[in-house]
Amino acid sequence: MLNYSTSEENYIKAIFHLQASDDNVTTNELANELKTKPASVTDMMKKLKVKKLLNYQPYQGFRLTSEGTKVALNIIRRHRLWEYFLAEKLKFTWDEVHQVAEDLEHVTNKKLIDKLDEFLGFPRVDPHGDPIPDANGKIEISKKICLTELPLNTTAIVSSVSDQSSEILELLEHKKITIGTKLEIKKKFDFDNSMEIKTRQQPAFTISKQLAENIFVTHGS
Amino acid sequence: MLNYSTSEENYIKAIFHLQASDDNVTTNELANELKTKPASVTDMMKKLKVKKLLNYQPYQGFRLTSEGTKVALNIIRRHRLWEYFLAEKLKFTWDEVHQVAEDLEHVTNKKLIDKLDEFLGFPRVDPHGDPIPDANGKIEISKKICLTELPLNTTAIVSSVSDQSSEILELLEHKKITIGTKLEIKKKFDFDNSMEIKTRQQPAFTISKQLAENIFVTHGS
DNA sequence: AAATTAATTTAGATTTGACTAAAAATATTT
DNA sequence: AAATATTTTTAGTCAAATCTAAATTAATTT
Repeated sequence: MLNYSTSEENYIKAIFHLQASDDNVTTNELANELKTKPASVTDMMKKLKVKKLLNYQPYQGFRLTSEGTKVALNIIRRHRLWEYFLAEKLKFTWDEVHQVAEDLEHVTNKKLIDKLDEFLGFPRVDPHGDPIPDANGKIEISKKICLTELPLNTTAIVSSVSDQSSEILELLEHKKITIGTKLEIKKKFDFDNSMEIKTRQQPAFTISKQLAENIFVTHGS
Repeated sequence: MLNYSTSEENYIKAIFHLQASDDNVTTNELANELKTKPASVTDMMKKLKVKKLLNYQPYQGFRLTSEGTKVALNIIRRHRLWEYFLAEKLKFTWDEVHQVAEDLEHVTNKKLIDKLDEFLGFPRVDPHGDPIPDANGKIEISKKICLTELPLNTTAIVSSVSDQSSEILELLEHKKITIGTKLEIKKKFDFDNSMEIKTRQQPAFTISKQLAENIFVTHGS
């Protein structure tokens, strides 16, 4: 994997995100996303095409090649690992981590990132609940994550409950947790593995390890 | 504190280090240090003078102003905190940390660095034994550090022994540790706070908490 | 399908940081 | 102190990444 400039990386990352919801990314769209001008985008698209990261014909929009996608996933891996580090270790709140990670992600040192990954315990989602690509660029697409695996200060949406007994449903109803409820992990207590969570509906409250183990979530919107 | 480009920061840092051993830093010296050309140095010196970071008269060499020194200490703080993080948390060896920290140091976010400092427990020396400036730019100039405060994979030079009893001297002689001995912390055992150290003279060996508490070091050359 | 509007690209300029080659200032010899 | 050598600065280029304004292509109206 070659090295790319910070500017190139920002373009690649933006295209990756845009092409997820859009079959062909356009010049204006990308200029708007990066708060730059369409002429600057065209210049960079020519450069990335020469480097074979981009399928691009003038006036036809663009998509990343498979090589471009690999590069993008690597940038996203760095970004999300730093976000996890900032939230879990440095106690940043989930709304602060993105901005700081925007800078840290451009330090391209494979050993650094792989050792960071190991230090963090190979986390699978970042503090926004988005999945973190592994060292090979593999990403779990919107996989269900157990609440116990969710890092601190992370938001997520409840997608399923493994135990369907009336006992657990009674408890969930009382806590006002249903499928689709957006929640955030506020605290984790090592003593009994209970955790404090916050939903939109009510003030923060504690749930037990047993309950957390049965709640599965996907990343928030 | 304003923000400076990566290039400006590298010049500032290099001047800071050179002017420690040299009353006036010269163009050639700096070009050599940064592996660049004298003409490039002159260009940058003009820029840094305009920004009031540098005392510079053509042909007369240069020194940082007090503002320039403040900026330099801030860069060094970032560099050494990252070095400590890399060695202590990510288990890089002390000879690997410098190169990686060269990139990380240019992420200029005060909150990030202050929270990192806190996370690391406000370390006072980096893995090379060099002192880390605090959030106000204060630096302990080559202060004596107790061996127990020295981070993992750090080299340092024994500068004093607090207990002067014949018992401790017997032990030190047996371990071949004297004032001036260069040593490196290889492992720390939480169980009894013993540690494994390495000197040039012999293979790694273990010393007790009691002994470590009585050995003081300064940073290695 | 011609005219109008919108999107994209091209052409040319700007800034930052680096370079080479030549000129100027300072140091060192003899 | 004059001549020579060294260091430093100036002048002019260059590449990356941005911009504005003009030209071109594509899309939409009537």
